[in-house]
Amino acid sequence: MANETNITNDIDAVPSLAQSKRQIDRYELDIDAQAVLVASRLMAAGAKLGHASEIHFSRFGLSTGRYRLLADLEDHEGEVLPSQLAEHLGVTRATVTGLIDTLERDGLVFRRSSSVDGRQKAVILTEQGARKLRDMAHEHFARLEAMVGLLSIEERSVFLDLLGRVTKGISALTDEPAGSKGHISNE
Amino acid sequence: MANETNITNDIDAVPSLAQSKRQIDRYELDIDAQAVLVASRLMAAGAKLGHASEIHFSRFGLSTGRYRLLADLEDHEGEVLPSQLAEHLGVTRATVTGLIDTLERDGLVFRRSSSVDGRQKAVILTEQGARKLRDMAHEHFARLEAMVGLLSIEERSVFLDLLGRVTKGISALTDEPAGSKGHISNE
DNA sequence: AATAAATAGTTAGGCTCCATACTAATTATA
DNA sequence: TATAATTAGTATGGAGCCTAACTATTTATT
Repeated sequence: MANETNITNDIDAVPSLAQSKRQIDRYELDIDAQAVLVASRLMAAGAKLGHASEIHFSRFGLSTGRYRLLADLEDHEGEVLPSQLAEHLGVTRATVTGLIDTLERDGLVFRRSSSVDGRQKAVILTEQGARKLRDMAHEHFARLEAMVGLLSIEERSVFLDLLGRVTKGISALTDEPAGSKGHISNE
Repeated sequence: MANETNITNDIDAVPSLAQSKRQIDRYELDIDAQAVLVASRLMAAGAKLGHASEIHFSRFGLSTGRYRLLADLEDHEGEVLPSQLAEHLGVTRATVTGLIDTLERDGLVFRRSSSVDGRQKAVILTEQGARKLRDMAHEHFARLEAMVGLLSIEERSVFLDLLGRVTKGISALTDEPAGSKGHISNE
């Protein structure tokens, strides 16, 4: 083990409040350091979770995207159009094509041309694909539950509410060049 | 605009509570559907934020990783070793090498061999790199602040606390084949 | 001193996802 | 009907990050 890098740092280490403060003070900005900290921490958490998720699903020979596609199929009687999958998963159709390619190669889904619309190709969950979901269900959901195990039921509700609002705010990063002040244009 | 895909779905649409419930009920698992929902929503939020972040930084000719590297340099007198950068940013040394390559090509940083240790190559922030940070500071931090603008000061504190605990729980996804319960082994 | 082990940084190749541009099929318009 | 515009799915090339393996240098061991 000569080649080991400790990536999984403690959350406290990632972006500290002191660091956020220094950045803001340096330019004498009228910005709430805690707001910046929340944004930074969420980014760090998102990256960490994304990575952990890939490790988790790779145990079952899947990736995050491929699992989500299978789960969406299962939730829709095992048959969905690629464009619908793209919408459900929140990814592009091009990405869906790639996911299906791999899943089809592994025998978990297959494509079937539509008889009503020659452009469409329905994606079908195979028996093997359904079995894969069945086999991994227990461990998968147990791990998800354990992930939020440090939160009480009430705290989970609060977290869900706050996360939802922050998620709405993400558009502040991508909106057009921002008028002037950081005032939110919700009423 | 014949080729437009609406990726930025509303958060409510991504994984619904009903969908989580159906998944759990299908296999009659003893799992809290809300816990699964929290985990799923956080994953979705993380992915969305990561994407938005890249769009945000691309306005300044940077990526998320390259910005974070520059900011870390600025926070350490403009000179840090690559291995330290990797640790601060929570990425591998290989990734840092790639980030530096691009930043050096753009004239925002440069490498300088160490005199005390021939293996080390310090990364130095150039004047141009410092100017880049200065020029983007106002808009960057204003957008970050706006992102959490839907939360009150108190709510931000709560969110930070809850997010921190969930982040700790992420290891539940990557830990060894799960002993039994999701008890965390911190003291 | 000579050899082995560890460390710093890099390279090579992989994965996930995206934006863009393309082909084939359908629908609207004239 | 003939043409144009739209739609479904796909190919291509890129960005970001990873793991694993490699080179050069330093430190530890003998």
